[in-house]
Amino acid sequence: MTDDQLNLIFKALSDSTRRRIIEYLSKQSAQSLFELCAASVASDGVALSRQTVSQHLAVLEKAGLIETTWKGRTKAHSLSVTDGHIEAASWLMEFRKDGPKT
Amino acid sequence: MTDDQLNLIFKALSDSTRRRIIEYLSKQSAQSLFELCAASVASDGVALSRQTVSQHLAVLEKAGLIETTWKGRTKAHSLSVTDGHIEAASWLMEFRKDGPKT
DNA sequence: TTGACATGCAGTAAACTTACAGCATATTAG
DNA sequence: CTAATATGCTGTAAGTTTACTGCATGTCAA
Repeated sequence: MTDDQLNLIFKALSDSTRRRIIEYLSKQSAQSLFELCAASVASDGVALSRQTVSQHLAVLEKAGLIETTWKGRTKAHSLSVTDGHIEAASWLMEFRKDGPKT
Repeated sequence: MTDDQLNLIFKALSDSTRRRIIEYLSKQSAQSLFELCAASVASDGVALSRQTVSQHLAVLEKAGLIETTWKGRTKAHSLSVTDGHIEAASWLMEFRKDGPKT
């Protein structure tokens, strides 16, 4: 796990909007950009432009947290939380007050 | 755990310099600003100004990851990774590919 | 009390982030 | 083919971040 990967993963997780997008995708996989905009309004009452959601998706994709596949003219976004991500997110464990896994 | 706390914690962890500071403090507790500047040069050969390190420490403190105590004219910085932080860092676990804790 | 030391505060410049609008491109329905 | 739809690309504006310099404040030693 490189420093850059850790940077990307933690940065991706450091925004509430992006964490909400992860939650939407965990509830229903393979959602399009429009569906995610709709999910934001429906679940949290927050209206976001397509461009805004698109940028957040790009950040999540750069961190490898989502995968995309094209179905005709729609791009389906799905969660892809791997063991590598879990390992990265566990980085802090080692510095726990009374040592790791106490 | 509020959204703001998660933001602060993940943001604090999303910078390699700050993660290095955490590592320095894990190797030796209660270090001053100058000692941390020296540790950066000694351990990684990276020279950082005091002000730069001070700002990073402020971000870490805002996330509750370090505690400080004054000893005369020096401010001692120590790691303070609580169960709350571990819980926050574990936020992603729930979205693991095959469900949590598989 | 004075000088050296440790830190804090203000200000700056470049880069990045986050939100948006507008236009372009590509695909599907009719 | 044409219109509607879904996304991508470019640009913009405000705010934040990251690095720094310089000056001010507070504390300890001589």
